[in-house]
Amino acid sequence: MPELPEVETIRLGLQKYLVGQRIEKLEVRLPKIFQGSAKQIEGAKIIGVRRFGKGLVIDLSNNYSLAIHIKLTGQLIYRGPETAKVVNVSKEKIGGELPNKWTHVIFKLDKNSFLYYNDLRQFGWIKIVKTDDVKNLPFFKELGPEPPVAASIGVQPLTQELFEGVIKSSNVAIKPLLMDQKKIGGIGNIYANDALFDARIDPRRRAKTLSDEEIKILYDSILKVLKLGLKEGGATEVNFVNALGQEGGYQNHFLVYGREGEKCKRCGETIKKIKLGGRGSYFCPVCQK
DNA sequence: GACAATGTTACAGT
DNA sequence: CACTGTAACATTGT
Repeated sequence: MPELPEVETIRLGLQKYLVGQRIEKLEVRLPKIFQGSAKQIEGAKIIGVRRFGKGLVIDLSNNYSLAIHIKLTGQLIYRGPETAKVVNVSKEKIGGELPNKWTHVIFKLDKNSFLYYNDLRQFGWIKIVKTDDVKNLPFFKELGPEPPVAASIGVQPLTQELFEGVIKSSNVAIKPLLMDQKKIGGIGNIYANDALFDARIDPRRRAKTLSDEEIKILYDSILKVLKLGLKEGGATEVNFVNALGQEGGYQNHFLVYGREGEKCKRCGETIKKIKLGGRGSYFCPVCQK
């Protein structure tokens, strides 16, 4: 779920509500997911929110930044006077009132506002680093170019030509390759499955066996599914919510992801599920060649 | 109780 | 060294 469209959805919300606010107080309830100390950020003002693939960076006025990765189940939820009347908040997904037992970090902001970091499985992390050093963190340093579907800042765009180079130089199965963040930034299991279905390509094909034509089609399919994901505000399957705690809508548009045993939307064949690179992979054995 | 789950990442093996 | 595949991380739900 938290792939490029989901993280961008969160970023847009944070950008809207956080910029201009001052961090008054930091409360870390689960130290193992947090790196840094309160004195580095307390008193600083939030000046922007950037996204690099599935990574988020909250920039502060004192040349420090909060680098964040929400991994599988992290949530960043804003609460302030202007959000009092927000509707459609998913109480179920955020665990009821905030903070709760899944709230591991609390940022107290201006005028009685709060930013809560929730994380069911505790795989995510938040690191305070000098803004200039964000790009040296392992995840950010090794991140590949990302599909140009959002106004992202600081990441190299994945052009058709770069994509072709990535595909042709790899002997890995195409699906795990699409999800390799070092090669391409931002694509995870949901959009990898759906893009391959849209392009009619078998997820098990070795990348370098794709024809020029197939590579072009796949490139367009990737942009297409990511754009729909963005338009729908992300996919909420297990845990994803936006910066206000609301669910996304892309789960209602899944092409093959999570549809094992259901009928192919194109030919009616039964959708199969296999493991590829340790991850569930869904495809139509008839349509996808 | 066994198993699977969206994402990285450490590590063992080739 | 580069590349590849697998298990691990913690928790919840089936």
